Amino acid sequence: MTDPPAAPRRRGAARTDELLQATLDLAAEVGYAGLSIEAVGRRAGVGKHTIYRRWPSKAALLLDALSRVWTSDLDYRDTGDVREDLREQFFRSGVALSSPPIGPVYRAVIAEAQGDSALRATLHERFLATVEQRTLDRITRAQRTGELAAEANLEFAAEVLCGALYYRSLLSTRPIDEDAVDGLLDMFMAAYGTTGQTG
Amino acid sequence: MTDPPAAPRRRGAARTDELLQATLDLAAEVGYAGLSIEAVGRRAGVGKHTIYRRWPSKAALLLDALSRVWTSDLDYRDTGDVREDLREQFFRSGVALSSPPIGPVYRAVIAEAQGDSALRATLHERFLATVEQRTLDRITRAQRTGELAAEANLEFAAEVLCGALYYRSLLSTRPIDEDAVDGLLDMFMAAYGTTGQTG
DNA sequence: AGTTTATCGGCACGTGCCGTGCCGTTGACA
DNA sequence: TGTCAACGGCACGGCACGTGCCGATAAACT
Repeated sequence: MTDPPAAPRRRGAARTDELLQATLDLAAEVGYAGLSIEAVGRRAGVGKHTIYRRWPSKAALLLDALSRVWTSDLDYRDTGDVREDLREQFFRSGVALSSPPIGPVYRAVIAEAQGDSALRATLHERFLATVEQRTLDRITRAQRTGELAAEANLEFAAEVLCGALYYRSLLSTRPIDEDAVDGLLDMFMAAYGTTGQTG
Repeated sequence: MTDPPAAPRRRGAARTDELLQATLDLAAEVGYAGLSIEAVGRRAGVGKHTIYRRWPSKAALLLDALSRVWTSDLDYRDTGDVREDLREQFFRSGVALSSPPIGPVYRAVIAEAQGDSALRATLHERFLATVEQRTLDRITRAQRTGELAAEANLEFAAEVLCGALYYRSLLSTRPIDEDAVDGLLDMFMAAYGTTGQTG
């Protein structure tokens, strides 16, 4: 009557990986509600210590889990048409932000961050500022190629673009659809675009 | 040895008012963390039932508390200079959103809303959409007076303006300072303003 | 090979909050 | 004065957080 060996009990980095994956799986299944450390532990068949040994808090775990799936979607294309590249990227971000597992995990981080200004700073550094920077990079290239006005201050433009996206997907209840993206890009191009304007 | 009568035990609407005020006071003192129904009850010297009899959930209480202090700051001025009116209003909103008691209560609602889509819808209806609408009203007037381009679709502009504001004050860690407001208004006026442009 | 040692899963604890039930009291209103 | 709903206080079960302790186990060292 030997018990089935089941999965061998892993340790170290392998376990860390499994835990991040379990967090994402759990988020996809049950959403933000029920996304607790205890639930992650139960799902991964793991004691809470195994989690707390790796991350000092629930927020830290969530941030790492988010990194795991978020970074791959960050890059803008560069087809030479800045409006089209932004458009494509905004849709991708919008879908990502409103689908599991990214949506629930992002929401969980935001909820957690409301009561913890240090976490809010980390969220901003690791995610929001990064996205803004990539946006700024892309539109700065467009400025150099003459697609956007040379004198424009694009730093705030990048923030406004990202802000509109996150506002709609995380605070509002409206989807990031064609109308929203086109409306946003209309405003952006009307402000800074060179095509069809004097000059 | 008669006990001091202290405050007479009030009932009904008077108590409701006291409870909302206690919620705001507590938020101002301890911030979002510690803003629990039990804490509100303790502070107001009230049993939890007295709260739950009035509001079905913590979120409902927070929304009502927020209404109590938020609505007064909603109105835009109309001096005839749309940029200046927006500027003044954005500063006021920025200060309100980052000061007690509005800041902590708003954060609490947002945190709560991340796990409750019905609450998110209510938050949007009662607050975000209202602010967007007043913004839209103001810039629509500006469109009629010729300050803004007649063909502009201002609905998305209103959302983008508000989105930038809320993004910065609630998700980002940066303050709503002169640079931010001016950068935002530069973009807005460059897109839709008529002054200094052809036509 | 055997021995050590850190990591592991499991369990229990104390704290805090949620939302509900009960109970004796109190204030408003008839 | 009497009635009755609203009240404050208390306790409960449930859940999650973060920590402490246990014996088991896998990896590293000898």
